[in-house]
Amino acid sequence: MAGMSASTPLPDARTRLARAAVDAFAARGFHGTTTRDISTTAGMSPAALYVHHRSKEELLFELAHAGHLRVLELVRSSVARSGDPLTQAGDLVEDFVRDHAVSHTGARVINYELAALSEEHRSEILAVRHEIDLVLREVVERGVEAGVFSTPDPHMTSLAILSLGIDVARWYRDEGRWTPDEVAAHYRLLALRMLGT
Amino acid sequence: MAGMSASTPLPDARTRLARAAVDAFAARGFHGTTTRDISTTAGMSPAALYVHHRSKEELLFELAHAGHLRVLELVRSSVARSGDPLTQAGDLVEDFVRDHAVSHTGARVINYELAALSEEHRSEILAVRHEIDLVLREVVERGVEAGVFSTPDPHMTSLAILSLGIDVARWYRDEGRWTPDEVAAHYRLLALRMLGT
DNA sequence: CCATGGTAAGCAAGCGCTTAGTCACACCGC
DNA sequence: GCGGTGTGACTAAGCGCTTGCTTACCATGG
Repeated sequence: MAGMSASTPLPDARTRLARAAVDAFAARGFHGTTTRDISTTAGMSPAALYVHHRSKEELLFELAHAGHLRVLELVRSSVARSGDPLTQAGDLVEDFVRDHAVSHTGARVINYELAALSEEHRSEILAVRHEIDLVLREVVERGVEAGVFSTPDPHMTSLAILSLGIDVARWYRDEGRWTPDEVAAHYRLLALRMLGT
Repeated sequence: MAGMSASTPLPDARTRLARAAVDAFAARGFHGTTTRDISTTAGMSPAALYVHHRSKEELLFELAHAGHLRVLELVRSSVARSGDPLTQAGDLVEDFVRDHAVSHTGARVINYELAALSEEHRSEILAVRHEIDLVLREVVERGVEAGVFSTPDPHMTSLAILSLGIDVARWYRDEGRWTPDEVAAHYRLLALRMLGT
């Protein structure tokens, strides 16, 4: 039970910086956020950011990289729960969409702020993103071969399905009309219809 | 024929500023773009921007407002070409998606840079956007009533269809795998499937 | 002769990041 | 147990530069 206490303890400095950075980047964008914004929201002096990160850009990269790896693990675990493509695709969409609704703040950062990264950092992120794409695409292609899905272009259809999920991060609001579970369930239906089931 | 010449004439200053601003805002975001970026790309001194626009923020607003009104007219003309909901929805999606692929640079600005606007300007844009939403939603609802569409939540489904089209602006690239017409045609099919046809 | 559209120069504020130093604390030989 | 010492987290101060925008001025066509 080390590190635990009754009420929520103050998170350590790195975590506070990361949380402040995600919120600020999501609300005002990378270039609209100052290092002073981040550090003072985290309860520290401006220089403290540089104790933990080499630069503002590298802080964004670390957030985006960790976020993408988390999503990759999420979708891999979604398809690992079943053997048939219909359940796999449905579960993947449901998990992916729910996550983008619940974590819409973080998802905005990792999807809409990539242009601020250096060439090398951006391509490292895009490599992870390509892996995510492949997970769904292989499920769709196996479903088409098995005759449970029917689509004239499996590649574009799987891209569109993930695209649909990503855009949830743009429009979803916590105080909005639907819960994450409601959006996820409806999007599962929409995706399976797109796949011709 | 006033103002025309054989080869492309140098556009007037306002147009050059607008074009430079769209390209810069799309590539680096509002806060990542400097007024010097815009004005020197347009072939003018930094101060020239303020001859034509009151501020950088107002320049963004004018671009976003004009862009949204253009899309509103586009979707209204799409549904005006037919009487039956199936053709109306299909035409709307096809036109909307083609436009977001062709004009992906402008579409990125008007969809992803709204957070940089003032409260008043942003809400003025959101009002136009609401009108765009309503055009599709009414087509979908009429289709459901007529029995040609079947969806448990017409509201969320029409939102998802527009969302799908907007996200095209994020991932579409000119040198990519598909032409705007190919994406538009495939997305028409996907949208109609989402509507249960 | 003046409205229109442009420029050169620059101001005040804010930017990312660095430097030099403080402080709490783990670890050490004794 | 104890002073000495090294180490990592953090801050106060500020540097050099860039930012959005203004001011004062100039050219030119109607």
